[in-house]
Amino acid sequence: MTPNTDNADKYRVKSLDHALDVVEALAHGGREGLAVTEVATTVGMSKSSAYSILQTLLRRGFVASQGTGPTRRYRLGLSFAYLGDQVTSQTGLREIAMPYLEELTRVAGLTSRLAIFDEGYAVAIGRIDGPGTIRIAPFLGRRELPHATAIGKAMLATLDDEEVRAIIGAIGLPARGPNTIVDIDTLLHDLHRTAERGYAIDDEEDTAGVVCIGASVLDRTGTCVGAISVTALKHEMRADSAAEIGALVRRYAGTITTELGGR
Amino acid sequence: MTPNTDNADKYRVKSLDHALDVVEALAHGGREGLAVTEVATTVGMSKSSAYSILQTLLRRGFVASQGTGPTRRYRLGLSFAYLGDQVTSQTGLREIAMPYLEELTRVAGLTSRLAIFDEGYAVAIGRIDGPGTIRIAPFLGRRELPHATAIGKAMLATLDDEEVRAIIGAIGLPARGPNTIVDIDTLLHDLHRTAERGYAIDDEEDTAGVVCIGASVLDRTGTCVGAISVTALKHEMRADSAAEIGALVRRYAGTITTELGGR
DNA sequence: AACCCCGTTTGGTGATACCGAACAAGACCT
DNA sequence: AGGTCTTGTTCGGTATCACCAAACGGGGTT
Repeated sequence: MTPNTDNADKYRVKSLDHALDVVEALAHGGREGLAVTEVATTVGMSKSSAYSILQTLLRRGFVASQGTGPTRRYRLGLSFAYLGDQVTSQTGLREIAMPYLEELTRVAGLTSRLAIFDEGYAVAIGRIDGPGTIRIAPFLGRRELPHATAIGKAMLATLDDEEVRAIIGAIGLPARGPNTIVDIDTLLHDLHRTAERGYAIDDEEDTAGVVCIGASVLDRTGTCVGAISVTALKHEMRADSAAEIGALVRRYAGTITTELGGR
Repeated sequence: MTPNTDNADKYRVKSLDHALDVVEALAHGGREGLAVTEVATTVGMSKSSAYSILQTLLRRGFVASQGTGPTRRYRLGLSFAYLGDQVTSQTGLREIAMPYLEELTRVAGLTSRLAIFDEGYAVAIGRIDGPGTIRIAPFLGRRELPHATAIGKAMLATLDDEEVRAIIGAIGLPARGPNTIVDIDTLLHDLHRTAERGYAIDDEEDTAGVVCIGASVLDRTGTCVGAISVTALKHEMRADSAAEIGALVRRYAGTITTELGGR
């Protein structure tokens, strides 16, 4: 019996793949970390294998451990903080946009975010938390659905219909919140309105009770390189203030675009 | 001939170690990325090995590639942005401190940073860039010398002399800038003044032309959990304004400490 | 004091990570 | 345009090593 050598297994380094499983397990392990046995069971490998991987990562600073002996726990190390900072800086967009994002958060009084396009998905690479006590989805680097977020729709609105259809064809239109757009024609209509208006609105399309308003950022060639958005709780955002906030977000996106040499 | 099985090689997963070499090479590869051959030569392995590692990392989102064929280049992927955000959030300190750091940057008009202690070194986990056009050492997650930075000295000043001697014994007092303190007794004297004053001053001790002022943050048990600092160019900071800025930094550090239940 | 459960260590073996060499295809120069 | 060089990609063989199972030893709890 030839073991099913899937084509997907070509050029796959198995032990590295396992180590990445360990890393992702630790990422979800939270602040207090995971014990060796916990790591081994969650990723489905033997204790001793997990131990070797952890020791290797530990020596390189990719994981940190607290305690020793029977109470030892492992969590992700600060090397990831360094590498993550390198990645989000590498686009160059962040350095330019963040000061404006801070100003936007201060003026609007709302949490604002900066995202880029990554294979059809929206990925946040910067964020400024607002004064509100409630912190909403503060994740950087995680793929978010383009059709269900203001930041994603703002970017989609800069593309023509065919490109949008290609992206949605690959990703689909999965429902996320109460008002998620699940029909391609409705989405295209929404994107046309977004383009006219200059900003996108996510009205509980991703998360119940949360509304976002976003606008796209272009480079000197006129292509979209990212988008910014502000996030608010539904009851904080009345219908009339949506237009006000929208104009604000559109203006800051335009300023960043100008800095990049666009428009 | 038994190959020298160094004790350091115990519990070392060689292929994972090689993969980490690749990751670090890509981190220094900058925005434009590295080609397969470049990766192989910089880490000292064969082209095909590097290729397999890159493909494995690629499939998991840990590296991204642009182009294909003879012009293909690899750089770190957005998974690191996600994991780095997880790490810097995990301390819990950042969520509380960042809003105050933003306010400090706005009031002082200077870049400010938040750092924690990591095995004797100071490691920044948050940063707010000031309005100045010059961006100084914006790295997060990188180990910085405790005796040559305001943020490090602020944290050292909360320890007693014996603990400081232990840390410096392990790290040493390497010179970094024109005024780096290279003598343990001078350092201890500086730390005593820092403790009295409530803030630490780095006057071109790490980088020529750059001055920093920092203050420590304590938790409810009174132990130091981190520090904040502001950074300025030497010619921006006159002697009289140093005391003014120092009082400001000390006040914000105190506010964060209070939020944590300290003092 | 006996038990249990954890992290750590060890040894053996089957899988596999690594390398060298070959292939294909753009880029560059003449 | 043609030739050549370099690059990314593919392939096969072998010595290496990643993986597991089982044993060890020490805290904490009963």
